[in-house]
Amino acid sequence: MPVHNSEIADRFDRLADLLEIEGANPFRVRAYRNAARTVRGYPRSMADLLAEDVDLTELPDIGDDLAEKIRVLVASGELPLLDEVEERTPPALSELMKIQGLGAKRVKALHEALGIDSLEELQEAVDSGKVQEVEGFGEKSEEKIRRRLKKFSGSEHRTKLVVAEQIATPLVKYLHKARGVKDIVIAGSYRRRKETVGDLDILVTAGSDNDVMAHFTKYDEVEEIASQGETRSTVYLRSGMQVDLRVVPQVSFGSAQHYFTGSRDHNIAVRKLGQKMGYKINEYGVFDGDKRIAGKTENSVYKAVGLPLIPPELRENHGELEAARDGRLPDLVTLKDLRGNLHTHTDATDGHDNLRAMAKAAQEAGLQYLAITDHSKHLRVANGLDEKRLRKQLTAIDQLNDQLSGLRLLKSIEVEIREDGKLDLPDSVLEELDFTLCAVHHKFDLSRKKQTERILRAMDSPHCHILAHPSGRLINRREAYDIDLERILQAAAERGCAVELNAQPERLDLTDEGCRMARDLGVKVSIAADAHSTRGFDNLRFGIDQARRGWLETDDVLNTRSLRALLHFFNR
DNA sequence: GCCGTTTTCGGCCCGACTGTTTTCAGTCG
Repeated sequence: MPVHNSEIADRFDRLADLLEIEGANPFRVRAYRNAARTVRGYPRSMADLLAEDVDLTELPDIGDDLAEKIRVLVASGELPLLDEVEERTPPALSELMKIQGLGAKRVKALHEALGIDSLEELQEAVDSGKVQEVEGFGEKSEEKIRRRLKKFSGSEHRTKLVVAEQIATPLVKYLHKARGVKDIVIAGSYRRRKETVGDLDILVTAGSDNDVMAHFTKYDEVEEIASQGETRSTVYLRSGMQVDLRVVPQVSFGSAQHYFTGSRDHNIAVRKLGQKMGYKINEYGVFDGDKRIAGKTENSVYKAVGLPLIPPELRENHGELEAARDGRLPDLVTLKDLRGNLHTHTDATDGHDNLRAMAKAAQEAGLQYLAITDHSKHLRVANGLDEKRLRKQLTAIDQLNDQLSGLRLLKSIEVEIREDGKLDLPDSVLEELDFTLCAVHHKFDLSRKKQTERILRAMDSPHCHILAHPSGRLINRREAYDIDLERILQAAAERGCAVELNAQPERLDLTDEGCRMARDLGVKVSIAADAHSTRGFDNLRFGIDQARRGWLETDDVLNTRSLRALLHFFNR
């Protein structure tokens, strides 16, 4: 079993927690946390890097010591220092630190005063009112811990972007009604258009005579006010979403946007650039000594450090600063660049609307071509098409195409990739299509080797033009099946096969990193709505968000092509 | 424990808010 990056990162985080509780050098503790962040966010697995003899000390925040610890971890699954520390300090104390309001010092205090070593023991201590008797705690602390314990699930929950939008939109509308409000922007990972967000960071500019904070905390959906100050408040909504609201003067709007949009790593890198030039950069502006030299707009912040504006989607410190410096920032694809959609279902299988309705909706969405890709016969739950029913649909498409102007329907199918890698319909019928979309919908639990080979075999077919939702994951619901994506993308590049970025907000499959890998390998990406109803074309904007996070430009995206160029691509 | 146009030692972000204090430690982002 290969050790995943997330496991390495989790162990470093646990080690950091326990060392912090033990009162270790805070910078040493931070070093483990920084390393955990680097490893967790790294696009390639440490195991793969080691197999290729990559020097891990070239990664940020990884030095000789941690490189060696990673090497041992990957080779043996062991982190001896963690075992050693866990001998002295109860491992579950690191769990307690996940409860908001409890840090290392207070966990240690509870451990020493009451012998609390686990969540259960903490619960008992709260129930019997012992916590408030510990020095440094009081009634309010105990009550807060009680509330947090009730909601504590153990693991961090991240909300899908589409759901975050549904929560944020009415809140922003409500905030606009506060007195003195000028600008409102939702910053954080929401603005970077990450597929999931941990909380909402809302930034407001307002005049000095404003009632934004009071207005905010009176919002109907607020369940609990965690903190409330003049410039910053935090609440929990009924939905469970944490919302941080910050108010800054208009003169700081740009620097505050930059600061609160992040990512953290990106900000640190920008601040370092500023430092080298003798500036201090914080949420209030860019300062040369006491003098503010920039900060009203984000553009001015970047300009102060000699860079062009970097789009929020790229701000992960994954090379965007170097690209900006060298004038290599990608010209990111936008929604209006899309000319068609290459993944659509109708009521012939598991879609809700008929062919004609889907065509009309595509026209209304401004598309010039629309591929009909119902399921194939193997997918019985979706009433998949056999040859006979598919041929009937092809006839219907021909007839409708004769009546349509401004939109061309393309004949296709989302054909099942069987366990042995063969396609679920014979070549004789696939030949009649404009192109074929291939997908895995069953046997998700094959080994990495078998799953990868299964897909590679499917791609050997001359009829495999696009690989749909390459990993099969459903965000927060189903893990990706285990594949060697790099190998698959390399094979796609060799065969002139495209891959899909499925734009359903619960799939977003490829990931941002997958998009970037595809781009680097020269594989074209189809940003596809996978529309199951006339409303499904709205998915495309989430696909665009993800594609932009993956550095994709217009030319990297298959369905930005004219119909003619697209058909040429399929006739490779 | 990491890092370096301040390079092998000495820094390492810091401002906002809470709660328990009586001037501030702890936590968070």
